[in-house]
Amino acid sequence: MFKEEQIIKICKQNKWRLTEPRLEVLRIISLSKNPIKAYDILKKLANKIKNPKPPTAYRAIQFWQKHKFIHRIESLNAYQACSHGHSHAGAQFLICDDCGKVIESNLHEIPEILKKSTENKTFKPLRWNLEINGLCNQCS
Amino acid sequence: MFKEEQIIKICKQNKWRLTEPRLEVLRIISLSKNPIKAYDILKKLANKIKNPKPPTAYRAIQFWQKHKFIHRIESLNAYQACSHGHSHAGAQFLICDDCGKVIESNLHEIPEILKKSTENKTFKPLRWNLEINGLCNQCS
DNA sequence: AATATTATGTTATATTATTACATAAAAAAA
DNA sequence: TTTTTTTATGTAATAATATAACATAATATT
Repeated sequence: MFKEEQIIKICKQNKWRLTEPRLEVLRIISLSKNPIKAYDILKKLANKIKNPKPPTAYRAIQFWQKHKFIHRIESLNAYQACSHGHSHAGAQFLICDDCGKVIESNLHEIPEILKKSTENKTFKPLRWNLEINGLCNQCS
Repeated sequence: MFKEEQIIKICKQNKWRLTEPRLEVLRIISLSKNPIKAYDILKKLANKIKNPKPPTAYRAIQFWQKHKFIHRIESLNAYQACSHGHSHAGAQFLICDDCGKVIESNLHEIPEILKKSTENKTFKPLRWNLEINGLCNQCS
């Protein structure tokens, strides 16, 4: 979604420190076709940084998650670059059981449904994560 | 949701072997107020079974998951008894950030939305998991 | 009764993630 | 510009979550 230049700019604007491990981790995640796991990120990071340890990867992951540039696919323990701009309360993922591809979807009805539940006064939704397994059109 | 008698009956009807570790694990999960983690299940299981090991807990968890009597809350790595009958393709959870309570919700609009996406031919959803974080009415 | 299937016990280990503390870099204050 | 504070990293250790592999036991099938 985001080109590196944009990200550099956004970080500058917001005074977020764009350090080397952070940048490399974001690149690794962005370049990955499918969601990538923390220890696979770490392995790739070793090509860029001398002998990186788990906290180095996890800290960078956390940083980008916090600023909404990447998502964690909970059912896969894996991370993927955000493809819908970096500021939304919820995300929806279509996970292909066959090829493993994950499409970040834009089922914009979901927020409306959640808003309704707010009107019911039963629960105040703040953020959400919807993971849908099935078959993508390539695989079905 | 299910009383033990019912479960015993359902297992008998389906010829599912209701062994001791399975029954004890289901009891532990059912009696837990909030979602419970595998190693906490294991600890409690030690009161019932001599020195149980992780596979004993995980196998039983897997069994009940397979038959839809329990759900895994992915963002918590924890398990909770199903409260909506045991045969649905998807589930929705309202997770209170404050008290940790998880309500299995019945946002029945979700399946309809997913059906629409099928009509689009873009993705064939088979099952889904929606986890919504926020504040329950007790806590907000 | 023999055989095949399914479940458990047990050891070991894989995978995922965090704590804790020392050092370094950058930002803010003096 | 120096000092101080804050933020980030390096590193070792370990915690938390989950599975593999194989022997034995229990149950179901032939």
